[in-house]
Amino acid sequence: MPAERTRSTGRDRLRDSALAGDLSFLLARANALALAAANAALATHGLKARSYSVLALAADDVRPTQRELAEFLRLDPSQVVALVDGLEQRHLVERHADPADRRANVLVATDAGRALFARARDAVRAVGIDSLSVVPAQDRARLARLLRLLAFPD
Amino acid sequence: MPAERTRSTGRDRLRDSALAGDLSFLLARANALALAAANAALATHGLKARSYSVLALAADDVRPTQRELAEFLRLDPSQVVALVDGLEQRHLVERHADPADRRANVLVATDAGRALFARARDAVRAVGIDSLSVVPAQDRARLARLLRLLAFPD
DNA sequence: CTGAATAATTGACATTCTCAATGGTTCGTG
DNA sequence: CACGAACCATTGAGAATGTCAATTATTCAG
Repeated sequence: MPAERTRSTGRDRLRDSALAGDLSFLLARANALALAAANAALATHGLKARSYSVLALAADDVRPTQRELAEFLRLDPSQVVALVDGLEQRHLVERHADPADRRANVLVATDAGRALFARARDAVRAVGIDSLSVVPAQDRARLARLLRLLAFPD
Repeated sequence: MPAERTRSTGRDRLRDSALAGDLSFLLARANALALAAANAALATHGLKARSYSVLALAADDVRPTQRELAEFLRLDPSQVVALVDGLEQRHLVERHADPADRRANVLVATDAGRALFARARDAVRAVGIDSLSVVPAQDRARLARLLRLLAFPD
């Protein structure tokens, strides 16, 4: 085996490329890794990152309308319909008529939904802490703050 | 119109939710915005973020194999086949037999590929600078460094 | 030399994305 | 109040992506 040679493995060549310095690329790759880890942790609870996010907002008493969910999660409204359908059929959330606007549905978690969310959240936290271990503790708050600027530019 | 009332619009309620503080969520949303902006900028060049990334690595003389591309871009190898097929049919890249391993294809950009990449890169840079304008200039290098830790944890 | 592992490819299938159209509701304006 | 424009949720269709198993050619370890 080559022991101490040119130090230019294919992996290093890729990581030293111009693309690897691109913020959008780093964002995409970091997201892909985080998403895979989250989905793996959520699988045992019958959830994915998407359904987990919806359940989280419902369980947090945010009372979002489907339209708000679509904008917040960057989904097409029709995808939110399917997502809520799935959660509602499992009796984890309910569509409540919005008293202020009868066109809109407000999403509310059931007791079962809150219970499942609590368990799922613990699982997600475990892998989240694990992934975050690579970034120094003192930088984590700053990273979150900077990411928030990109996630909510307005 | 409500002028100065409860200050609790649906948007604010969502942004103040626990989910909005989650790093994975911020990553997902920031990535969704960056991806949409990049795709919009690339559309006029007949590229998307995926094909742009492949072209970028080929044009940068990284000479990646398809297997390396799959790992780097977090794609299934079969998706890389389709991606490279598309670029090769447009004569932007070529599959070269890897002299060191005849199972592998090394990806090389054609002159046309390099020319198109140069134009596409200018377009994505323009929107990249625009998106980055929300994060203070002195924080940008730090953000990239922290994101790199998440994107390449090993 | 032989068998296990790997790179690329194909094909099948599931999931997700993107759009256009629809019914019911709200809102601004006359 | 009546009108039409805008908006919310929903459905459905078709494209794009993701996932996985099987195949061929090649490399590698023993």
